[in-house]
Amino acid sequence: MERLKRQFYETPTLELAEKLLGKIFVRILPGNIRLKGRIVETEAYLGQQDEACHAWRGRTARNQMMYRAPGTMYVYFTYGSHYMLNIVSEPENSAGAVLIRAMEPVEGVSFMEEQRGTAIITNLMSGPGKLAKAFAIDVSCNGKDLFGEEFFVEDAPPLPKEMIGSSNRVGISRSRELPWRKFIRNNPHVSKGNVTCV
DNA sequence: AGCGTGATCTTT
DNA sequence: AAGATCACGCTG
Repeated sequence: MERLKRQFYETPTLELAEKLLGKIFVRILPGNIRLKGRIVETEAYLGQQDEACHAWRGRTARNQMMYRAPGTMYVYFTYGSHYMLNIVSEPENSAGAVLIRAMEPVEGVSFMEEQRGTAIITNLMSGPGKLAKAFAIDVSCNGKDLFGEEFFVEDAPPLPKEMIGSSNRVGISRSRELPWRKFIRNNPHVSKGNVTCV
C-alpha cells in the first residue's frame, strides 16, 4: 500500500487517533532490516484543554516537538525505563499528538523478539513501552518525521466503525474521564489496562 | 499489588 | 535544592 502523506495527519487529533488504527508503521534499519507493525491501539493528547497532555501548560524543553508539523514523531523517556512513541497532530505551533499504544507484528518479528527478550507474539508490542523497545526507538528518534526512508506509515483500508472501540486513557491521573483511547475490538495485541469501554 | 528507575516539573 | 510525579512493565 501507499505511504501516508502529510495531508493524512492534518486532521483533528481525536479523528487521527481513530484513522491511524489498522495502518502499518514501518522502520527500515541499516542492513535492510524491515520492521512493520499494524497499529491496533492509540490515545489522543490535545494541547491546553487537556490536563493530561504534556503541553497543557505551554511549551517546555520536553514537549517542544508536539508543536511541530503533523506527522512528526514525539518520543520521550519515562519511568526511568520506557520510551513512548507519539505522532504529532494539529497545525504547527499548536500542540497535539497521538500516543501509539499497541501494534500487531507484521514483519521483522525475529528482530522484535530479540529486542523484547520474548517470543510470545501477543507480548511483543501490547503496550507503548513494549512497542518502542521492539522497534528500537529511543530519544534519537524524537523530532524525525514520517516522510523519509527510515520511518513512514503505510496506508490500509479504513476500518468499519463497529470494529473501533473507545475507552478512557490508561495510566494517567488527570482528565481520566475522557474516552480518548481508541482500539481495534477483539484484537489480541491490544494492551491489557484497567479501563471501562464504551 | 509492589517496585525499579531517572528525567522532568513543581515547590521551596 | 529537594520532593513529587510519571501517557510503564515485570515480578510474585
